[in-house]
Amino acid sequence: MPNQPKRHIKDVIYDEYLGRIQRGELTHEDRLVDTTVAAEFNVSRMPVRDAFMRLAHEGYLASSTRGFTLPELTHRQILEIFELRRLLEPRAAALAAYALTDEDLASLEHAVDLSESTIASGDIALLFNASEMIRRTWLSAVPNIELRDTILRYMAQIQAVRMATLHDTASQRTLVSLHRQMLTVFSSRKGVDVELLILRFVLAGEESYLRAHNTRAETAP
Amino acid sequence: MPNQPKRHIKDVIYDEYLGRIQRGELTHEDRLVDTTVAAEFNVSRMPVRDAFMRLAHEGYLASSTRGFTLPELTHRQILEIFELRRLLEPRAAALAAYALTDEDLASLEHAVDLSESTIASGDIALLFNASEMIRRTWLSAVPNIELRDTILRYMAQIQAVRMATLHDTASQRTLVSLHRQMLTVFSSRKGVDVELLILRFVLAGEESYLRAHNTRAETAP
DNA sequence: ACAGCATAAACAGTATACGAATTTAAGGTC
DNA sequence: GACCTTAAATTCGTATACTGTTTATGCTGT
Repeated sequence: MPNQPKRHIKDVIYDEYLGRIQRGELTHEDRLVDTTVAAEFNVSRMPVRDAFMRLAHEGYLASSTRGFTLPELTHRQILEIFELRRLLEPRAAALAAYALTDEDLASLEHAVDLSESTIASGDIALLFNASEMIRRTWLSAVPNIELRDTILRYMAQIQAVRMATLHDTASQRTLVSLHRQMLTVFSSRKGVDVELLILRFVLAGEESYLRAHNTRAETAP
Repeated sequence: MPNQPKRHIKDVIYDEYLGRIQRGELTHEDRLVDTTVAAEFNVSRMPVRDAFMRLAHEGYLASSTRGFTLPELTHRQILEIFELRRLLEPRAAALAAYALTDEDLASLEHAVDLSESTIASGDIALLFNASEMIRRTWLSAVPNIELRDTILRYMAQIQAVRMATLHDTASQRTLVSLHRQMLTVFSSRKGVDVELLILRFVLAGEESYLRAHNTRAETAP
């Protein structure tokens, strides 16, 4: 028997909405109200409330006086998260390099191929998905669980930022190029090389973000 | 008017028990049951439940089938957390060095004096408290909020480990000595020096822990 | 005495209900 | 028509009640 670990409703709802948030299926206009969601699932407010409060405490949602919404990231917070990423991700990726299975490398290669294909098609959504696949793949191989969970905690924020910066063609090309290089260094399993490349990866993301931020500041008064 | 932000019962209980956990007032034998605590506070189960579930999700408590207890940290988890600390705390402290006020430095000095006084008295509890004061002081000056909160998240675990390693006289002396050096480098406000010292501080803690761990493994079969 | 089963106690999850706070809407006054 | 007052609606926090599951207890038979 599979011995199902008795999934509670609140956990089902938590997973469901965490997925929706991480897949970017919610907009800043959405207001999540427990009674409404409870009606959709045909349950009472309580499990929904539990799930939403947990998501809010973990930073995936912001609690307001009128339902839960996506959190507004300030410029400052985004820069702070980039600093955290610079500190954690290079080392995490280096650790992952030694632990990646051939299967992982294969799915990494597939995702990188997808990423490169978007140069021709210009399919930003696909590039976004490929980027997430790559990230998920190496993150899942990080052997230090505490480190991995810490990185996962600000994953939602990262996606929001990346989505906003990928409209820039130069950023897209840089991202695709870095994806290809990541496959190379991960395959070589040289921790030092991986560490350096991931640092450059995070820095490139930061530059992209700053460029988009400044452009926006100039365009809109 | 001070415009009190309307403290909810669940937040009061959360703060109360977070404090008790962080001050080490709970043992592994304590089993926290919502109905019991609810009776003490003369409230219903719900706010207590909210508070405990939050503490559990944040890693301060472990939820079992029979009440909440302090989490058992495995050897592996402790090593993983030391790795996180090596990555985050040196940089965080360097940032704090530039932001420390004279007031902060004064209370740092006071705590370091306390720490040194325990060499003569052998008062381990006081050394523990002084250590926490020092840590709290510089952490509160870290300007990167996300970084600071990430570090705070595993603070409870750190305390449990330190408490267990401080019985070793050599470790106590090392700790006190490092405290004095920390005051010096923080006062100099040289980020690079602070970064290096805090790295050595974390490494010393790790060595202390490993020594205690191995000794215990030898003594008890 | 002890294995095995039945029963009760303890506890978490969920449901329902009520009250308080705050926003939105409506109505009235100048 | 702008502004203040008041009413209604919305939503959260808390209380109480119920249910199911897990652990402890006690009983029975051999």
